[in-house]
Amino acid sequence: MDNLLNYIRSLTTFSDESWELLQSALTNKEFKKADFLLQEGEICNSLFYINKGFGKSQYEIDGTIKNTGFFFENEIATNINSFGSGLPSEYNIVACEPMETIVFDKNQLFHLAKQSREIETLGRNCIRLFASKQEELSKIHQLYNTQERYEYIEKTYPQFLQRVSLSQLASFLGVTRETLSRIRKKRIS
Amino acid sequence: MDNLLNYIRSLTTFSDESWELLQSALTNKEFKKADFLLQEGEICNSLFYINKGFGKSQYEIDGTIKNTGFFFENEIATNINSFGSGLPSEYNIVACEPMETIVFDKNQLFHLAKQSREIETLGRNCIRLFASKQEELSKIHQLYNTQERYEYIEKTYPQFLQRVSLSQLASFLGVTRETLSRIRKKRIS
DNA sequence: TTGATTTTGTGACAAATGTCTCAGCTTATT
DNA sequence: AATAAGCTGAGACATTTGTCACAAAATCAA
Repeated sequence: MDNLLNYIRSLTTFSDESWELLQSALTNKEFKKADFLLQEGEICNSLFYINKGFGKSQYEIDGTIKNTGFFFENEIATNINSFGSGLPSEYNIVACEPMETIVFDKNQLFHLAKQSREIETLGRNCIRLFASKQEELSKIHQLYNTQERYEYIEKTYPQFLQRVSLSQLASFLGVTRETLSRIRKKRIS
Repeated sequence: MDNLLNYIRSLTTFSDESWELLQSALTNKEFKKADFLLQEGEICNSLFYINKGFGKSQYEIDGTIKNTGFFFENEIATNINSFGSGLPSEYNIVACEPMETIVFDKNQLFHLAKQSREIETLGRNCIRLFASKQEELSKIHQLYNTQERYEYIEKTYPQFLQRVSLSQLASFLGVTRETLSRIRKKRIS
């Protein structure tokens, strides 16, 4: 749990009392590789703080899977749209490795937010982090070509290259695996 | 101001008292075409509710301008990253037409949020809307090719095609204006 | 209106990417 | 170890997109 408390305190001031209070909204949950944290069609009622392992969000369109995001240790995975609006999720969140997570229950969290301003502020900051991340993602697509996108990821999120397979990364970058393979080849020589 | 109140109440429950309280954070501001609502390097301390006209966000890289978003009537324009983090903006927000806006002052807003839970909730919902919009933007780049992106915009945001020029739209879609021109030609025949 | 500026459409060609295919290499499972 | 399954690298070819050039159309300012 210490990781989570550090994470929270990197976002906002958070008293020991708030931390105590927050416990009632938290449960530990483990996932095996390829397990679903969230399935398409479900309503997202959780935030998943990741203690170990990593996962990805993926759309399934006409049988083919497209990865739209990866979530690593010390980050929160969720479908912010579904979580906020109560509408069904359009995509899956899947464990790429065995994962250990701490689950925030939405109803409990909203209940606590009414009692504790620090918890409400925490929620707002989590959402803002998500908004920033999404903005960054759309930015790299609008501003950069494929090679520049790859270099941006290489520089900004080196763990992507270490932990994510070529095929998965290609899907994330919005190109075929062959194209990504060519880019790598070009950069070696 | 009625437009704004309706907008707010479409997001969250908002009492007349909260509305009264909110007034102290609001000012009217007009922009001429090509005026900056926010300039690169500035810290964003405002939310701009748009009563009339529309604007765009644009990065300037090596002298060329790339549009990353458009903001129309009854929406809020801001740099959510800079607004939330206090870091300088990496891009401009520019008026594409003469604009009439209602400006939320950040400091006043934060001050009021401490007094009124409804105002704090409003802020959280605004951020969530932004996160959703950004998620949608990155989604259409990762899932769709150029023609599909164009068709998605055509279907989902028809006012884009009516009000935004081809060159601006091409930049937004992440292709050259020639490519967008070809797609339009293909679709007519 | 006139003239200047910007925007758009188009063609030719080059470059990038997608599609299809196959072979070699890991990894997982038994 | 043996097998199966998935992942990667590579080539050939088709398609898409970018780049450059120029003309037509639309917009703007005097």
